[in-house]
Amino acid sequence: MDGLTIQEAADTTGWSARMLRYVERAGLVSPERTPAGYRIYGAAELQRLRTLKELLAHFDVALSDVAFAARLETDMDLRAAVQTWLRAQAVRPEHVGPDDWLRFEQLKHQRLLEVV
Amino acid sequence: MDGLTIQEAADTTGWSARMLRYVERAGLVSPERTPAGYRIYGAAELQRLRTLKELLAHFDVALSDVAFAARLETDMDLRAAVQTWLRAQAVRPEHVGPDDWLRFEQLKHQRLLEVV
DNA sequence: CGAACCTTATCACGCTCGTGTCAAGGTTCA
DNA sequence: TGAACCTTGACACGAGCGTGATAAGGTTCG
Repeated sequence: MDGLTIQEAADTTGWSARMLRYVERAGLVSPERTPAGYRIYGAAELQRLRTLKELLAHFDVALSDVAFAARLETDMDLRAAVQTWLRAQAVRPEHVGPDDWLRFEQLKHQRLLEVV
Repeated sequence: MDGLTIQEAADTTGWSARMLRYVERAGLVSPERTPAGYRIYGAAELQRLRTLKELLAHFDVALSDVAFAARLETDMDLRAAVQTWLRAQAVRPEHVGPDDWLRFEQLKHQRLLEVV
């Protein structure tokens, strides 16, 4: 078989075996399994684990943040809603008319198409 | 003065006064202050609070998630890094060459330009 | 002035995150 | 066969989240 066991993967990536299971449960890196249920980490998974580690350390980000970003990536409705909310905030209040927010729904669906 | 005090804002938005201070500390809705330091919520803030409440409830999202999305919106470097990581995952492993991830840096800066 | 508000700071509480460790049991392989 | 791995599940624990309550003190306004 071509792949590392969880402990070997832990050793070469700097995560602990415990954390590899945790990362998997968070839905971020899910290795294949042998028929017996053993995790086998291939080159792709190992690389993802290393870059994930960099990402978290370099930007001081939480696993749940990355998981949420993944959700944003797939749930277009959520993505549009969040972005619309944020954009409305970014605008300076002075320039915002009292009914500008009424465009929420239009903006949302417009952005849903343009952003993908 | 044209604006509601924190308790009035709480009453009309469904948040508690306590939570309005908390939301502010999370950097999501920051009302102006009177010279004496009293928070004054204008129409814009009230609407943001209502839509934020909808957002959290409807999508079962945490305040910290929205805060992270805001960070993604402004920190382009973080945004590019996260998106690159996610994209690499989205690709089916079978089609991924062992050195595809080496394009990380190029992808990152390319996306940095294209995504804004 | 005094009631009714506002401010920040603090204690509390249950829940989740990130992490380790340990237990009970299955798998691999020399 | 037996040592060395793997699995899931659990207890633990400090830190932070979401939320309320309460205290000590300043502000507003009839």
